[in-house]
Amino acid sequence: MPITLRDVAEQAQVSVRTVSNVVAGYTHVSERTRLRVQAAIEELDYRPNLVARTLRTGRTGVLALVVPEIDVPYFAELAREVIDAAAELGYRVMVDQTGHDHERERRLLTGADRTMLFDGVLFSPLVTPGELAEMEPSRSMPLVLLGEHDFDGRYDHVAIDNVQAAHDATAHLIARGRTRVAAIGTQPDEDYTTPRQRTLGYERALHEAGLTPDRELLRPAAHYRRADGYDAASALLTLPQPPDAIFCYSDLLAMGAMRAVFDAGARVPDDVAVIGIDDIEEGQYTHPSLSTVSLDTPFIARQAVGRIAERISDPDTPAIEVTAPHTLVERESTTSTT
Amino acid sequence: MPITLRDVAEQAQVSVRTVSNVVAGYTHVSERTRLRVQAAIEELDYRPNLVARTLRTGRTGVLALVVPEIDVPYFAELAREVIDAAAELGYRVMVDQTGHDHERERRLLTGADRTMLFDGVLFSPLVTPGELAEMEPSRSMPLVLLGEHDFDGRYDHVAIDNVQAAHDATAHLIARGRTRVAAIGTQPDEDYTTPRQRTLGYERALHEAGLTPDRELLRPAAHYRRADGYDAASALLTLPQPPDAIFCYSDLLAMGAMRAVFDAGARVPDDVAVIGIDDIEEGQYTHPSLSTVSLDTPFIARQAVGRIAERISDPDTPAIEVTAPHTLVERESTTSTT
DNA sequence: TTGTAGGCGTTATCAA
DNA sequence: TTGATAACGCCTACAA
Repeated sequence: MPITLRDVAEQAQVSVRTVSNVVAGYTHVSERTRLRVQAAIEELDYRPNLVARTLRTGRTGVLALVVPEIDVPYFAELAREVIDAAAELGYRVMVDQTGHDHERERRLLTGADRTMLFDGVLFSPLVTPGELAEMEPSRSMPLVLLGEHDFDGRYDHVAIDNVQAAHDATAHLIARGRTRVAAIGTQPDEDYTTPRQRTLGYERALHEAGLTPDRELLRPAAHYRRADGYDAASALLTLPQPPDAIFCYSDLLAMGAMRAVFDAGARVPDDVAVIGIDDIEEGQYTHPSLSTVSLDTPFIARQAVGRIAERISDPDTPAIEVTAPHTLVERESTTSTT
Repeated sequence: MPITLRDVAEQAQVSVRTVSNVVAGYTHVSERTRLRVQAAIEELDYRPNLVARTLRTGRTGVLALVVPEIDVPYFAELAREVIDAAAELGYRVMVDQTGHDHERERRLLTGADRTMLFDGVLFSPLVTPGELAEMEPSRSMPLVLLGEHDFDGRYDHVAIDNVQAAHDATAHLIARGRTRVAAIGTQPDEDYTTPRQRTLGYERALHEAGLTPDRELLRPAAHYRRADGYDAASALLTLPQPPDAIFCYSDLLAMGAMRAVFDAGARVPDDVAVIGIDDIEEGQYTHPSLSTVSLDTPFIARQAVGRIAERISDPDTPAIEVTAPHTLVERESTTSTT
């Protein structure tokens, strides 16, 4: 039996309308009644029922953050920033995992779950956009894409320049004197724009340096987890002509790759240099520490949340594309020192 | 203008009551009308409004998972399992970060935010329970504690045996021939039960081995992050008599400690053995890989979610205490091999 | 088996 | 400035 507006109204000898006004802080209420209402609220320990408010106003104050796996450090760090940024704007965040389940991703996007539970969706697909391209951007559910950058302007997105980032990472390896540069993280499915863009940047850097891409050195990774990097790197190291450097499409892949190098009896960076993308905290503490392309995750989160808030208040605002900055961070995994 | 029950009823030429019955799947509905209703639902693409349903039934189908920081790998892995376990029971999960903000933790617990947004709370405090002890377990908000184990039976909790786990880790170091065993992770505030219990287990293992605890070797860690482990271990290594082993109260602390050992020009495990608690995935890939006490996180998550579901359906069910199993996992950081 | 009506707790409209 | 009252969309007695 929770306390309702009516209870407070009765206690304060006013109408519900007046209490509602006091709670909202909005309209003009005489100081005298206001104080009386406040007292009643305190005394009864009244808390507004958000669900009822939502039913009435159509707004829940909740955003959904959809990621493939929350325990992938990059997504966890992103979630942290998103939750904080959302809190500043008065939103709470619901985290959904799609777990590489395309059907689930699609359902979340088409709004099969859009049952008025949240006001907007921040979607960080590892993948999928192919499906998105065919979807009608439903005005009823504000959506901002994170990390994808290959659309036709019908959706908001916030992402880095993937081609440039991959280029920078590869060029860094080449500048350190490496000539057989491998890459881990391609996807068989051409729909996945992020890996495709990164491969593009990788190949562009090779060309600029006059190096010939070797098909053998381009490796897929089913997911972007440590085990995938481990497996791919292990395979690379058994080649007749193994690579002297590996560019991984995520830091987590790089963690697996580094371990694979050790297990093969080689050294990082002396025998094989390794670089990743994301700049997760883990990379500062590994031995050797991991060179990487750093994404400005707080910036991305703040932009995305700000964007969705704007779209919520004005659904017809035109879609925009925000490019987040990235910087190359050189650490031990690409710097021969010892 | 979303589709409502009434729209469907009109389209199918039946009453809302009948449509509701079909949606719920419950009551007896003639096959003929049922099909007609189904068709109408499909055609109009009707989705029940969860908010309205909630207002009526008092249930949201949402659980809150409260953790200090979602980007601490252990909490991220826990969140993953909780989200999955909750989904199996038809619940969605809202992740809240307290960020070491005691006031915020307290507000969440006292239910200042208990505005009917979720049906229950899974609370994994890094800390606090002191406050909890004084609180009235509010029957209005089902609560399950994760990782804490020191209460008087008024709350459900799911946790490992912290004393035993710490004892096992310490005993393992001693069994490997170490005699100056340090510990990182104590808290100045005695209210924090988990660190206190772990210190207890640590000291017990020392005593059993006939070793005298050295106050110098017992180090606090403000939070349980890599940087804290790094700082504490660095300080330990400058002692006149540095330790030959370090037991860290979390794997993340251990990651920082290992890095500190390297930066001090020493080796793990040859000069200093390191062991943690949690068994996060990261520890399998570091170099050297990290020995640890493995928690059965999927078990913990499933127990917790099951428990909260039970308490939601019967608020008066007596509080129980679930002890999750733990196992020692020996890896390279405590095994001299090379 | 199905229809009608009332209420969950808010906010918003319309008077007063 | 404040009061009464109608929605918001759903579920569920109570009837039929």
